[in-house]
Amino acid sequence: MSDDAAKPLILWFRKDLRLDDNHALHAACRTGRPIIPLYIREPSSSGTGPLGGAQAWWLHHSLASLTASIEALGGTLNLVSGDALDVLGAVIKKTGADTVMWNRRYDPPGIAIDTRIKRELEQQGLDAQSFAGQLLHEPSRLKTGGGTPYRVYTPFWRALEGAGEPPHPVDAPRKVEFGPELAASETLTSWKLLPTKPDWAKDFDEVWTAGEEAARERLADFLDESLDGYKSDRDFPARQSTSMMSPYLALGVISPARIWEETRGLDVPADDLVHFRKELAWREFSYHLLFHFPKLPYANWNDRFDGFEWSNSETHFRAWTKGMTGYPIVDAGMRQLWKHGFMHNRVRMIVASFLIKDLMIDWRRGEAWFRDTLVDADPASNAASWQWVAGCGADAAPFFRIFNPVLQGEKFDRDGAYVREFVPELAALDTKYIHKPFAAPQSVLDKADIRLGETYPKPIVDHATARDRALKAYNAVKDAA
DNA sequence: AATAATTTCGG
DNA sequence: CGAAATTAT
Repeated sequence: MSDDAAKPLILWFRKDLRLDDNHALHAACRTGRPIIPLYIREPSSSGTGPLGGAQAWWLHHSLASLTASIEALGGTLNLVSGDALDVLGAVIKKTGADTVMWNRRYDPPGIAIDTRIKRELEQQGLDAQSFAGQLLHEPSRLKTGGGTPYRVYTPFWRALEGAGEPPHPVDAPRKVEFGPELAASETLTSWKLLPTKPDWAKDFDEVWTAGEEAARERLADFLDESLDGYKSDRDFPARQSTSMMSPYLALGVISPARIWEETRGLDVPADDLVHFRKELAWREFSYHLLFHFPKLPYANWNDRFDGFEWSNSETHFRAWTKGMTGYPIVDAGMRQLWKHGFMHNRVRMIVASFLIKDLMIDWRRGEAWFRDTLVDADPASNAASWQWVAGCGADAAPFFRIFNPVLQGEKFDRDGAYVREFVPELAALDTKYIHKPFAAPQSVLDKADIRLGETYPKPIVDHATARDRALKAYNAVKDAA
């Protein structure tokens, strides 16, 4: 027996901050060799992009939770910042490790980094092993009959259904043999991931608890209380009826295969179950698109939109970000985002439609704002969804599908509970006018102590006028080659 | 995962 | 004549 058997291996954590259903960890344990858990803080210049402010907060707490889980098993999560290849090289040199294991990531810059690392390590005679698990299926696996990537969601969903059940998750190991802590390990606080404006994220923890245990509890509560009726209830932002899994999925604190597994065999209407699974499939579709069209985060998927004349009104953009547009459902959504690092899905569509169609501001500015302020910021879902609303994406809503913020409010926030929660200056307004204070008689406004233009803004654009303007601008590009 | 305008339906 | 269905954007 050679002493190779005792050589440690590096388990490189990335967007898989979990012990459950972690195929790299599972494989590492099976080798019987000491494991060195490592998280590398890669510089944004490496191409992985700047870490959004809200997600930095979430990453801090998720890493703290993973550290605690690993410590409970007798190990340490080593934290090292720097270029990933340099860090891995240094750790290998220091520890004598000859193997690196990780779970694959699917954002194009991440893929490029990993491909290079794998090649370099193998050239040095080292072993680099990557595993699946961030998605239900590898993005290259599902193909149309013609062998091309899917461009339309429904056939993609059918293919996903027809691809057989996703792999069963593997449980977290009960025992792990760890290698020694690295001398180079840094402290989490030294990374300064928490926002420097302490008042910004102060309310995030009203809604978000980091870590695997919290994710599993939240999932269990959702499946127990909200899956029955999910298909219709999910559209009402004042109801607690969506799964809230996206922040956990974004950093891999829970795996999609685990979520899928937990939905098996439940006694709920098939419609509700399928609809929830279809939301997981939208995430898969987004990654499928990003994988096959790496420019998704910044280039119009449909390049006919390259000639679209966007507005560059900074005043309008700022009013949108602050939730001061004068349309209550839009403002409530933008303020929920600022307060909790999250926004209900229905409202995301409404505010995105408002930015793109009513303000005619480039979807990329909205995408960037969401990337910075969403705890669940995800390169695939965020980019694909903005392009979807803009009408320039794959299987997108046609551009002329323009949300009316008043009607959307009245339809999905009938009693105004959502608006009243996040736009407190309108809380006392008569329900009849809660989504259109600008149409309320003076006496009604007086009664609610609202002075339009002072305590709450007048609409920054007239929706009907803005709608016509957007349709005209669209007509100018729609017949272009 | 839409809305507004227009036409048809039912009384 | 208002509601529901259809159609254009």
